[in-house]
Order: sequence, then C-alpha cells, then structure tokens
Amino acid sequence: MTETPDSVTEAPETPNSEVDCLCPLGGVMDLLSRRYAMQLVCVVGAIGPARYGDVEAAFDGVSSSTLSARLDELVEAGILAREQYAEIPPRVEYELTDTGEELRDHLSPLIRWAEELDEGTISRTQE
Amino acid sequence: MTETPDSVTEAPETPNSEVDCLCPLGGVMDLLSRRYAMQLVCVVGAIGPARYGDVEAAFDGVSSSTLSARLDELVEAGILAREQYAEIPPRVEYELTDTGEELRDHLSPLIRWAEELDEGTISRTQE
DNA sequence: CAGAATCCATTCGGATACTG
DNA sequence: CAGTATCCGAATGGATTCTG
Repeated sequence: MTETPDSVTEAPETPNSEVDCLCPLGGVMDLLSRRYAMQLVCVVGAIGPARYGDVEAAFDGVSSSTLSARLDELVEAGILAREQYAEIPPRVEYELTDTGEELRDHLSPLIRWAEELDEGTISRTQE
Repeated sequence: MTETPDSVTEAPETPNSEVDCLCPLGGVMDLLSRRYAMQLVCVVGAIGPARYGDVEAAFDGVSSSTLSARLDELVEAGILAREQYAEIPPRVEYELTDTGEELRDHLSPLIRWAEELDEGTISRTQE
C-alpha cells in the first residue's frame, strides 16, 4: 500500500517525536473512514441484537449493497458478530463483539459531540 | 461539497425512537469519514502549530491535493485554524481550534485503540 | 426477511505539473 | 514553502433485480 522501501517505517527523522498518531493506513481506521461505518457501529450497539432490517431502517436511505458491504467489513474486522438463524423467515442478528463494544465506547462520545457541533453549524455560510 | 440538490436530506420521520446515534449525514462525521481526516486532526494536535510541510511529512505519501483538500475542509469546519504569515519564505501554520481540541480529545483514544487492535491483526489473510 | 449480484454515476484520491 | 489546477484511474455508493 504505502511505501516501504527498505527503511524503517518509523520516522527516520521525525519533525516532532510525538507524532506517531497515524496508524499505517489500512487498519481499522480505514474501515471506520468508510461511509456509515462509525454510525453503524453505534447503531448496532444501541439497538443490541440488530436485524438487518432494523439497521437499514435506522439509516433511512442507504442502499442495501452499501449497508451490506459495510456490515460485512465490520464483521470481518471482528467488530460485529453475525448470527444467522435458519428459520423460515430468515433472521440474522448483528451485535457488537467484545472488540466492537470497546470501539463503540470510543465512538459514542465522538458521535454525540459531532451531533452537538452539527446543530450549531446550521447558520453557517456553506458555499 | 457533498450533495445539496434542493431536496431534504433530513429524515422527516424517525424509524426507531431509540436509534438517534446517526447524525444527519453531512455534518462533521462526514468530514471525519474522509481519508486521513481523523489522523490529520490528531497529527496537527500533536505537532501543535504545524506547517504544511510538517503535516505532509508526517503522512509520508499523501498527495498535496488530497492533503490540501482535507486541510481546507477541516479549516472550513472550524476544526483547524490557518494562520498565514506573509514572509518571504511563506509560512503557514495550522493548529487546532477550540473545537478541534475537543475533537482531538475524542479522537486520540480512538486512534490509539485502533493502533493497538491493528497490531494484533497482522496475521490476517487479506487478499 | 436478508442479502448477493449487477450496473452505473459519482466521487475520491493520487500523480504530475505549475504558480505566488 | 505552500499550495492550486488538471487529469485520470480506482473505488465508492446508489438503484434495481433476483434469490434462498
């Protein structure tokens, strides 16, 4: 992905020694940078065992392909757990894994803060 | 920037009453979902008054256009403050606003957590 | 119901110039 | 140094359709 010639990926000469906050780009942060990803974690965590339909309804306007992709990525990342019940009306429930819980614990305040900030930015000259 | 045709992007009716964790999509969370956005906030906060070159160096592999766009968006969102000194070697410094500080306060633990998680996922079979 | 598959429009992001 | 402008490939995200 990035460049890894042969030198260390660390900072050969860091401008400041404290700037190591950027993960290698390709990890969890990349997943979270996808659309709805963060909200998805938060939503599933809020609902609890969330069915596909519930999540879809919560987002009100996300295409199934996108939502499906996002769910799949999060499941594969070990953030969500998918349980499929082989019943006649097929039921699938997503819920946060232990890792996902931790993540949600970090995301919740962030999203909340973002919402608050967002409310105060309505009268902003956007263009 | 995003999409603002003329229709409402809001949700007139909330599907579930307990699921309100999803901000209206188009606010700060959307900005943060762009590439490098979160890391950028964290980096600038870590460096302090960060020059463009510093940030660029910190990311090691980001095109100037992308970085510039990201910086611009964050500035316009009131998260970063840009100070331009009209000196002969042009110097521009970015730093977190008060809002940005708050944001970084939320992002730091998240990114840190992500890094830790990322380290344990190296042996993943990714195509 | 839950999603996979397909197709397509949009956008993003990267590389490469080129300025003040 | 600090960007902007442009071009283009790749990826994303959306709508639709179909299936178990």
